[in-house]
Amino acid sequence: MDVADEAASSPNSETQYPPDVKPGFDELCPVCGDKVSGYHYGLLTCESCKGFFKRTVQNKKVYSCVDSRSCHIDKSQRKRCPYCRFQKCLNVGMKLEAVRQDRMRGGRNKFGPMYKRDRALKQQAFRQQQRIIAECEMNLGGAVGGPGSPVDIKPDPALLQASIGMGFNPASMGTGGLSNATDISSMAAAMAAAAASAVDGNPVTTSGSSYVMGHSSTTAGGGGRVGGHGSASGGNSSPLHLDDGSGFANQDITENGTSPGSGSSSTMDALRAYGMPPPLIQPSLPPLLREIKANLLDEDEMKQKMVSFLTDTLRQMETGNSGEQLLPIVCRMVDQLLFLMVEWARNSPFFREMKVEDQMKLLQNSWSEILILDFVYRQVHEYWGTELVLPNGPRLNFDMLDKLGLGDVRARLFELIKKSRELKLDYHEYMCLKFLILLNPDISGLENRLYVEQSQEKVNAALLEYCFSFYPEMKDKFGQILLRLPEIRIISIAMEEFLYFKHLNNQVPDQTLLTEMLHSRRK
DNA sequence: GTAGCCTTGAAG
DNA sequence: CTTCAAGGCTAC
Repeated sequence: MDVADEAASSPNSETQYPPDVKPGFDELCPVCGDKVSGYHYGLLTCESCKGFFKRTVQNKKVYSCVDSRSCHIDKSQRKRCPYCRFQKCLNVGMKLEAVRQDRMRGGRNKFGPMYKRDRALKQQAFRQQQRIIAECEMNLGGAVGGPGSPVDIKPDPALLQASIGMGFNPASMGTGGLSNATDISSMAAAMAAAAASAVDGNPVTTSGSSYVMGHSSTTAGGGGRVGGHGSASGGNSSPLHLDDGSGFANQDITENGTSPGSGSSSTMDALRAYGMPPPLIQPSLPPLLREIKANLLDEDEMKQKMVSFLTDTLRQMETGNSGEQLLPIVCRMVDQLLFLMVEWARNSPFFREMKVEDQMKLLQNSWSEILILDFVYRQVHEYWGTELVLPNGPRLNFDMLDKLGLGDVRARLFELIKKSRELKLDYHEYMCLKFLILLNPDISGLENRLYVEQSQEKVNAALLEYCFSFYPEMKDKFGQILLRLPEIRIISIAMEEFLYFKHLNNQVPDQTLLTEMLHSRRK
């Protein structure tokens, strides 16, 4: 009896931690968002998904989906579609091998050490968080700092700080920023538009410097409805908006008093990468960094804008639910992402110092890899949830790769995402990877190859320093991160080939930045 | 079929 | 010994 009692309560028993801080157990189930009860079949999940996964594998269940195999899975709807639920279980990394064929009870399996490592990392992040809070409190003389409190506790390499702001720029998607794909003329126009907005001395103006020569369509606002996530940060594009671009609100974590989206330092991002809630105290950033970061588009906003854009596009295309329209929609979305990428690059350190010819070469060489990396990073952190749900339109999610006939790429992508998730790829590392991909000195015909090379080396050094100082316990993290690059390359090449083939068959909307990019490499 | 609680047993 | 992730049981 007493043994049973203890066993039953042990998953939440506190032996080393104060109440409610056992690392990991305040996380949400990656499948349905319910409360996590422990490590099950490879990762932290809730009790019900554990049971569901076990039943499915043990009984060799074969489900089918009555919809389009992309049902949204959350706590209230997880029972509706076992097919999609099981797919999600696999997608987030639950391991079939962990279900025992002999049904033997008790004991430990080969994943034990993995769980232990994961727990150790979470503990480390937790301690780091405590240190930060203590430090903040000291610097503030005990007062709790609100946004903009003058505390600088960042040990980041200087270069890394400069590159923190290099996410997406709201100007590019602010009111009127989302142009119709059909209006797009060329990459040069995009570059020129981005350059013009930078020359203003106000590269992040919210007045909507359009990429489009001539005119821009003016409404990007309404219409977008995101399934499941009602967070609706509602177009907060004020220049004074100092919220960080975390997308943390996506996770709907509001328990234990943690304010979603609070905090804005790189350390905060590192903590978040571990699933740790950010500290309540918000350290302020150096002025330059704050200026850049204040104008970033966060992932939640990005998602909403993208949904708005796609909704408008769908309306214009007058399509219904038909799956045949998937490719053009995806292409238009990719096109928009490319414009954002140009804008991002154009305002970035190193890149913005280069001549336009070199800039174009670098982008033409790296666009597809950067798209893949962006996608992987979003999937790792589920910034867009697991899918974009469009009213009356197809659901855009991981499974769409299957529908498009990209099964092999899907498998590779899934592996890459899994690996990146295991690596706990965080925001700064992701940013560094973007630059390492962009600043490729090996492209032929670069006018200032040396500068590109030196820039890339600086990013490389910053990444190395970051990994060492932030993840001392993961000795090979730097190397492991770099090892993802060849795989990104392979996937991007396959994707480009696929799109080019579709383009030759007139299945890709013409006269777009995407088609220009597709052609550029073959010139 | 689901999901919360219970029992088991190797690893540490 | 304790831990905790497996499988089992059972009310719903």
